[in-house]
Amino acid sequence: MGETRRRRRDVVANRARIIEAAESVLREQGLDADMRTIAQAAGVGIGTLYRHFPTREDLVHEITGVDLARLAEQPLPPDLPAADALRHFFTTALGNLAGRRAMVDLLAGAKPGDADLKRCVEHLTGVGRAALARSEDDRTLAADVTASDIAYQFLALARVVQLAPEADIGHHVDLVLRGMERGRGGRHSADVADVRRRAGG
Amino acid sequence: MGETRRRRRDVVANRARIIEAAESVLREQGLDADMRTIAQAAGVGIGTLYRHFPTREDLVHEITGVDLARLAEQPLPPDLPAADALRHFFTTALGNLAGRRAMVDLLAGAKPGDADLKRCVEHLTGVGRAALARSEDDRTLAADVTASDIAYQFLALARVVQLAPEADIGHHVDLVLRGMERGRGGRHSADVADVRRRAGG
DNA sequence: CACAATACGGAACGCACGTTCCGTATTGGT
DNA sequence: ACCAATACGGAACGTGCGTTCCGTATTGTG
Repeated sequence: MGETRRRRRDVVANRARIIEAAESVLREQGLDADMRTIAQAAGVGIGTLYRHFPTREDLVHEITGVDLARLAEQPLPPDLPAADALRHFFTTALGNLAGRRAMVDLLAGAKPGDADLKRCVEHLTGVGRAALARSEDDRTLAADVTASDIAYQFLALARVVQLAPEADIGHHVDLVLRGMERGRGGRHSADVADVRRRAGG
Repeated sequence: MGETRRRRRDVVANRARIIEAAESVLREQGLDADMRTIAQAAGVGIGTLYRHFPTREDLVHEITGVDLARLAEQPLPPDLPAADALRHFFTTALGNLAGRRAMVDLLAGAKPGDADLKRCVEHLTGVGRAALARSEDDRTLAADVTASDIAYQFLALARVVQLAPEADIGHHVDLVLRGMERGRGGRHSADVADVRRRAGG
């Protein structure tokens, strides 16, 4: 196993430009953007794109993988009751989705078998377990909530992000969290004026 | 105006068979089933299919339209508090979705611009309005819930139907409804044994 | 600078689908 | 039974998109 040449400069440059272009195009056009569009945005031939990422899936992984990791690596904020920490996580994570069409497509639109989706569910279930563990102490979450409940409710909210006006998202998070909180204290973070503002739909 | 021949028998027969086949294929394969597959299932040439339904959309409308109508025409059960009526509606409507891949695809997967999806949102918002009207009297729904909240939460649950194990659906409906109910009475319809049964996620 | 190794661009290919077209078969009316 | 009206089947067409291929350009090395 012998000598090896240094990697050509244009190769690394092109790879970077492709990734950058893919990030932006996928963010704006969603998960099923045309490969040719991405190549063009990168100022690169379609052949070059495919040498770097032999298949569409490879490229999509490269991009969404980063966002996905960010989703899970930054877990529950400490020093907060389980319910509030979970609310914070939901709000932040869903807020980061604004404008990221590819991620929204992935979370809200991926078909049941999809490998990326499974990764998401795993990550989210992990977050759910963490929240439940914390609730062992402070008991702020209802007794019948499971870790996978939390994962699926998050994905359900991702669908809401995809469909509902952005201004309503926080309210929907509230609704869902209210459902998972322990029966008591009716902490309604939206007041009546807020409701008025959000029109009568 | 002039004379008109009687419609040929094979025409009406074929139309019926196409609809029947489309129902079954769409139910099993989802919204993006191949037209050729449907034609074959109907024992009919692809040309015949297209004479009856000039475009894929026409055929899909014919099929999902019925299910959609059923979704909205059978509204809130009377003689029940708003919250319970809504729970009943959610449970029934989502239960009817089991195995109907086309409808699940439509509700859980349709892209934001989709015309069918808009029809759904309208129908569901109507149901939401009805529930809120009833809540004017019994006050079983939280004050900050709007009609469109109800619509989107329903669609969010449709996504859950698509992803989560069927056994968990009822539980998710409970969670969501708990969030929309007026603060008080912690009516948790799932008991601890139930939670155990649904595994730890 | 010369030369081999390596990349590049983008035309071309393959495939899956929706849709159209037309020669042939079936049907209703007489 | 005969004929015109009407449908039928399915080959063929158009399009869009992922992917492959190869002649040409660029780059690292000596």
